[in-house]
Amino acid sequence: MQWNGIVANSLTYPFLLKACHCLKMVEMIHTQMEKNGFFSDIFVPNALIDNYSKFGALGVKAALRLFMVMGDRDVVSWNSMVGGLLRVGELREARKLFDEMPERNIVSWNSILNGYVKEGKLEEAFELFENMPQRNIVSWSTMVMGYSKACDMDMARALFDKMPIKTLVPWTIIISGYAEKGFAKEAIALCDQMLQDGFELNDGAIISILAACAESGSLAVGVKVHDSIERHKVRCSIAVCNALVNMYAKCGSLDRAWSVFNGMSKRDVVSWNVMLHSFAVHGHGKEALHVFKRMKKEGFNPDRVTFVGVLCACSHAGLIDEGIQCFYTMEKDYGVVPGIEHYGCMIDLLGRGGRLKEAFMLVHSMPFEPNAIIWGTLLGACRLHGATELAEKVRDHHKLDHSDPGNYSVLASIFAAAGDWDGVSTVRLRMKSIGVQKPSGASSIEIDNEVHEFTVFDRSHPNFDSIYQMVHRLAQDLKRVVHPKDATLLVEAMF
DNA sequence: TTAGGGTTAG
Repeated sequence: MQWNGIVANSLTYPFLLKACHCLKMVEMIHTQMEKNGFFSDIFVPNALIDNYSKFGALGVKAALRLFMVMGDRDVVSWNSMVGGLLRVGELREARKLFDEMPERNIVSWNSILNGYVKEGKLEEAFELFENMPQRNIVSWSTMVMGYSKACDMDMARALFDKMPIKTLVPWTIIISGYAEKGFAKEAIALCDQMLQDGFELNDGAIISILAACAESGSLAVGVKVHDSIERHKVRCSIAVCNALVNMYAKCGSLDRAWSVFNGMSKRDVVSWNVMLHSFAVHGHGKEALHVFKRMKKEGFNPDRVTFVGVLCACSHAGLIDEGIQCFYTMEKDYGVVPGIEHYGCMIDLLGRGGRLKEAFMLVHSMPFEPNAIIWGTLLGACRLHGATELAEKVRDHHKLDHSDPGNYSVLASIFAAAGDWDGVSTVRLRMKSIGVQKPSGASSIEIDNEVHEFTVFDRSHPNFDSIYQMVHRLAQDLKRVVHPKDATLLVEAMF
């Protein structure tokens, strides 16, 4: 392999491999390496295993083939192979290989530990963690992460507090964990403590915490992080600004999102996509389309995500014809081939607009197998327009995801809205008989840095009585100001 | 070779 007269050697190959962006390139370099006999250095095949594994199941298969024929293997070869299997979710195969390893180092243990944690198998992970011959900061962080993702913040915190040494990463994990679950007070207190201990937020930490805030709507934590950035007069990277815009928009503060966006000296396509989508989901279709125009004017090429935003904007603003026009010209004008996500937007657009037959036809004519999201979108549109017959057609379709309880409850609500109580009980019985349970939907609101969550039949809130008195009063007021039929629907939706 | 990271259709 030669480039500008410079011949690659065993030292340059790992770098070349790292730069590969597809399986074919790795294969090409592999062939060259074999021709040139560079396999005498063990780090060459090790780098190959590692880089093959980046490319999905096929890549891992290729890595495994190479691993099997390798004469010499060191602990890194084994670790890379175990890591590759874990990357494609082959936990059992990875464990088998781990058990066969002639020697293991801390990386081997941490990799397999992470494998269990990623699969949510925390009991097995904890057992492994307790029996490890040695633990380091990565092992501890992995466990904190595992419990945090499993919403067991007490266990996550107990382990975090026990950690012999802490770095910025575990601090970020625990703060993000609290923020993601809406425990703003804990997240803020830990943020303060971390800064007091002399840790400074870096890009990674900021983005993680802001993403968690966006997830739960923890505006207070997001503002805290933003303040801390401004106090330290750190110049925000584009990624951090994008995360800020996203956080503010997801927390309902569109004006602050807009102000951060406008204050950015440099933007990338993600910045535009975030802003566009934020306007779209808040129902500001016209503003979203204006952002789209501006991004083109400033020389940015719209990508597939951009068009999800544009179509979503048209859908939420009732701009049906604009949406259709955009959908049918996006490939010709911008070279973006409509993917299933764009068809999803179109079905939503047509469905919300009451053009259910067209939506249905599109589902049948699109070049993709409809997935649960597509059917769900169609069902939602049927509910909106009380189209029971069409909804039944959707339900009978074999591709409807019967393991997704959400689809059943949408179907039940369609029947309920149409006054078909037999239909409702049939669906409910079916759910019971096949054992699907609908996870209860929750609403949350942040007051004084605390997120309060409410679910159906949940009476655990300390101010339950006064809250529901207020809800009843609102229901009465609604009945006075809107059409009785709409009021009944709204009040039903409230309970 | 191991732990955290921005946008994506209901």
